[in-house]
Amino acid sequence: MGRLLDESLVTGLPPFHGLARQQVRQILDEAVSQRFDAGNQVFSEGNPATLFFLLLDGHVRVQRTTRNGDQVILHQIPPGELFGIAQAMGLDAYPATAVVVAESIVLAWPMRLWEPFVTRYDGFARNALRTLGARMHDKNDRIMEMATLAVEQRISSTLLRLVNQAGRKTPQGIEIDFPITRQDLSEMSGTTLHTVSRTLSAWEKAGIVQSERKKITVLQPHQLVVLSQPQG
DNA sequence: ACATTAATTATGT
DNA sequence: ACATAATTAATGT
Repeated sequence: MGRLLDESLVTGLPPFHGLARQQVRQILDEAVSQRFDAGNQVFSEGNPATLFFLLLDGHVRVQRTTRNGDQVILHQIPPGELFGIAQAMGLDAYPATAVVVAESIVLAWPMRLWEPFVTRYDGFARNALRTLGARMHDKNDRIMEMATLAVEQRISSTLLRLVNQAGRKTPQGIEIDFPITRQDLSEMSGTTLHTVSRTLSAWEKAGIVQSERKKITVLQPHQLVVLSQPQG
């Protein structure tokens, strides 16, 4: 929980595009930075939304629990994005739980500052709207996929999204740079861990991916693109 | 075409 | 050793 945040940490990030240095300074002065280890929660479903957040580094996933106890992963937050912005959606409690999947650095602001920020800094408001819009678009895509695509296509689409959001190049291919289980993948693609396991095994034999426990490397992204296409 | 159940094996603290 | 992950086959809708 440190202070003294440098503006350079943040000026390149979407929520701060087009803001004057002075404004960035003012916003940062209100922020508290926090470090989370993997497995910890930033906030949890139903709790009063007292803070909103910006992910500086790491990976956070937003998930919700169904009444039978199943988890559904709603969203993966890449570095540089705002999250937990309940106020922007007219909520006073967090609608979901944010779990840190890889060690993360997070900036936090009191939620009471949301309105002032949005009214004072038009750039901030525009950028916040943009992220919400992009998120909605992504959701629409996923609903379409769930409704129309077969499982193998959904899994490949999900994996491709992860590659784009959290891919790290290695000598062999592109690795998802946070720990991810078959269970996680199944929760993101609306299927079971067994199907994911079988599918990944098949892809591994075909040389498309390579995986160890909690680790997936995509060797041939193009093949995944083909598989994500209907009748591929 | 996919889920569920269950049994088996591997892997990490 | 113990818990968590992953594989695999069999059975069910």
